[in-house]
Amino acid sequence: MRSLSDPFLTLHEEPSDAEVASHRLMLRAGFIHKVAGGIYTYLPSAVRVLRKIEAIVRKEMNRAGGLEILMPSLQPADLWESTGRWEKYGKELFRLSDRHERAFALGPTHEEVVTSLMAGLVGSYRQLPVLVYQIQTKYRDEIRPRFGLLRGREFIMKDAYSFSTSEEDAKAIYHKMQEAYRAIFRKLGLRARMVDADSGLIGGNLSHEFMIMAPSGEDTVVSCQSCEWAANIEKAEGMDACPLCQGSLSRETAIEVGHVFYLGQKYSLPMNGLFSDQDGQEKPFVMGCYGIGVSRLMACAIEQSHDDRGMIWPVSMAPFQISVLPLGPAASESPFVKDLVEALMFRFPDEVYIDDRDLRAGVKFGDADLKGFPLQVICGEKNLASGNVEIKVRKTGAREVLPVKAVPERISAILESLGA
RNA sequence: CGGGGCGUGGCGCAGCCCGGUAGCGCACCUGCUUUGGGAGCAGGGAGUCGGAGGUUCAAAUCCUCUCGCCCCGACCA
Repeated sequence: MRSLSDPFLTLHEEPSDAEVASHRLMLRAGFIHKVAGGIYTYLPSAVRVLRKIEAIVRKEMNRAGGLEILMPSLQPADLWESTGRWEKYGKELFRLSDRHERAFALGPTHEEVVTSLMAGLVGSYRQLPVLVYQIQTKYRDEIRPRFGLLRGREFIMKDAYSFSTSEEDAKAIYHKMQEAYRAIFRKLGLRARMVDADSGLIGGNLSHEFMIMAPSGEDTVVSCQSCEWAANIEKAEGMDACPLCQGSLSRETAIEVGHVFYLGQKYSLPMNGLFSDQDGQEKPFVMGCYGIGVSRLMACAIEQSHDDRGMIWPVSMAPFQISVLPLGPAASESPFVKDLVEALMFRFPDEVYIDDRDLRAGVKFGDADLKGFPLQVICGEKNLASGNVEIKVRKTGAREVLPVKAVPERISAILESLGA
């Protein structure tokens, strides 16, 4: 991608209403644009990050046996009435009506829709278990949207739902999802922690949250100093020692990015989600549901990885892995640079960003650091005169000068060492 | 929903108390000079002062209503 066709400018001044790093940096770097409170347009760089996160999530869901579907955001009220949540969900549910005054909700989650789907499609134990998932925009009329993408009223979520014939089978899937989540966060290059959690409005009696430790987090994790046990503060309320080993407890703020629930028959029972078992008996599905906040994850990555110059993307979700900075008018026209760019685009397809704007070096450096792509290939006129360019690693600040021809191979090695 | 604050060119703000022809920085456009860490000079374009009503010879400024946004408390990926 050439920056000449990139109309999304970076800002030199701090946005006045951004409280946390991810929000501030995304505004400054031209990742998002606010449309209304808690509602944003994702600009090209942000979309690229989202697509990368989604690709990793998809891969792990598919590996775990998940089948991707896509359910509607617009959901009829009677589905919600069938589980009592039309009343219980409260003001957080966006409600609207069609031209015939029929009531609808904008989906904040999809237990009702998916249970009704499976109730209609599945009749026999032979069809089970099933795991379906989707990646989709969700709507919640948050009491107080804030912190940019960390708490929006419209956000992107991966939600998965499992249907099993027994509690044992359902819990096996639940544990498989826990493992899939660990793999997802590891591949994204994020440090996440799994903690015991409350089930809240979704229901069920077994639930774990995946937390990204961050000072800007709105959640608090209580963890044992001596063993691995940790829980959401709501779950740990009243405890003064670790329930496993009696060790002492400490608290840290965190951001919730994933949540797995064992639902049991909470939805299948009221919604008649039944299958026939081996004996010909009709039984309700035993369910689980599993969410990951995709757009929130993008913000978390920044919360967890930035410095005073800007974002520092993990290779796995960087909008581009490589930015090329030709400095000065002669560099942009240099045959060395043209050949280099061609070679890089061949070797790293769709991962090369070229800042060929007619701007001073300092501006390009500043923007490159702000946007935080992992590697910068700096093409200055003096180095070019001797057939060299410089590679800078955003994360460490390490720089090296090397011959143009050696660049692709070297970049490959550095990306590898950065965990690509 | 309660408490606090703010709406003035794209962004950040001043002006409001004490009414009198809308200003600054950044960004943008043109030209010349510059060119490895956010350049200099000169010129230029751009604002229904959130909206409606009122007071007044005159309203960004005073009054009333309204909408939006942000921050602090009760929910969640």
